[in-house]
Amino acid sequence: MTYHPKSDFMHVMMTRGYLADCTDYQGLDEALMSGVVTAYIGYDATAQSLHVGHLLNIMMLRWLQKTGHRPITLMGGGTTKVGDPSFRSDERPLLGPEQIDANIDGMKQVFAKYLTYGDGKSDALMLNNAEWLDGLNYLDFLRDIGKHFSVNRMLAFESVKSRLDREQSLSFLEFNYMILQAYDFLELNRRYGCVLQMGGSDQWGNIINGIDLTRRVLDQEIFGLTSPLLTTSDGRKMGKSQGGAMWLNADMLAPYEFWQFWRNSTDADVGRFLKLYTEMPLDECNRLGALAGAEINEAKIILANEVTTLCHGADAAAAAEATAREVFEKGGVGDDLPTLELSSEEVADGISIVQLIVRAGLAKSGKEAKRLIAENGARIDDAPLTDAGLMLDRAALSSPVKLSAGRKRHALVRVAG
RNA sequence: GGGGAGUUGGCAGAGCGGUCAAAUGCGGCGGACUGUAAAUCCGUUGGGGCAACCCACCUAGGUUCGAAUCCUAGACUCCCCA
Repeated sequence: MTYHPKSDFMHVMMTRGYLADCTDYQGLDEALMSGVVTAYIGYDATAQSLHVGHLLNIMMLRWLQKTGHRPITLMGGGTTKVGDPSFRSDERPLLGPEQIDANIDGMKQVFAKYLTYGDGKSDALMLNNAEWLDGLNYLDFLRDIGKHFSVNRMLAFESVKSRLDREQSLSFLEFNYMILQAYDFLELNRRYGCVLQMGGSDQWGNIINGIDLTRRVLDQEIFGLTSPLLTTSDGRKMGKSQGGAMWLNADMLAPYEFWQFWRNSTDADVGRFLKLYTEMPLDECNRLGALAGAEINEAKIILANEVTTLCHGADAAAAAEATAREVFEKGGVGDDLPTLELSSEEVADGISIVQLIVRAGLAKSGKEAKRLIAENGARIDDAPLTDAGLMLDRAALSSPVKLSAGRKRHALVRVAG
């Protein structure tokens, strides 16, 4: 299937590695050639922030806009009340409406950095499917929409089938998710002329359902396009690292740590990540990704700078780089390191080093902090820490102190005032 | 409504009266080697506390010198039948 696309958007998707599958390459390509195409990606409001795993799709929307088309970011205010069962082994806990709204607010902040919203032809739209899902009347919905779905067929979708095969129960509530998502696509087509849904390849089944439904109800031919589910080249899921999710909101993950995440990419991923997560020219991505040995470290820094600039701005990227150079190349201290601020009352009676390590985020529990010390992994101002019972008083903290866990993780502790 | 199975550490999954904080694997963390890489090797890995020590195998009681393991009640999950 070596289709040669004529449209800019398809060309970018194919050459930069965003494309896993498409329902109709030629049809979509032609639609993109003949005018402004409106496309959407849906986001479930299951967390307070988007994370690196979402970034791929956000970049797709950004390219869509750059190539002259109109992106829609659809918040799943309604569908999140149901929960997407696709390829999940267990049911997610149901979220309450307040939580969902709060999550949507958190997620919206990020989109504005990548997309231009407004009323122009290719300005992005921010929508929430609660708008049409919340008010649905059950019987009407069953008669108008439900009649188009075959349970036999729904059961055959891989996303559902795998769950049933493993004898894991699937509640009726979750089973309805794909119908609601299909309905979203139909509504978006009706209201905004949206003709393309994009998503990760785990969304293939859901997307197909929307296309079928729209064909049956409106007799409209629309398209679906999926991106590969990314794993790092050592086989881990994208976006999980050091145990925690790589959030895109600055208040949940400091830009410095975001920068570090990219800086620590595996060699084999660098070229691919440059293509997917930055807008650098392809040749340059290939050249940088092909650097061998220690040289590729410079490419990793470029990658970190580019991605951080998009997400947090050029200043944040520069600050992160400066701190990283200071800390790793000179063994010093940078302003951008994660910092724990203590009030003077807190240190009045002294504070244990174990507490400091935990509160600075270098260990998850006191036990872990002690273990770190016992394993000679902890340092204070670069001096090895040997005494887990060490107490620090106000004098010891009169100037900021650098704590380190292992070679890579550092934090500052200072007393306010 | 009836019958059965289950609930163990971040996850998977052993254990079925003492030697169990609990095998093993994954994941995590630290170290060596390097390039803030990968692979490999070594170590470590429930929680609270400065400590002594305390809490811990769904919850609440109980039996025992002694319980993750036995009994009773409850909560939740799954399967089969109606």
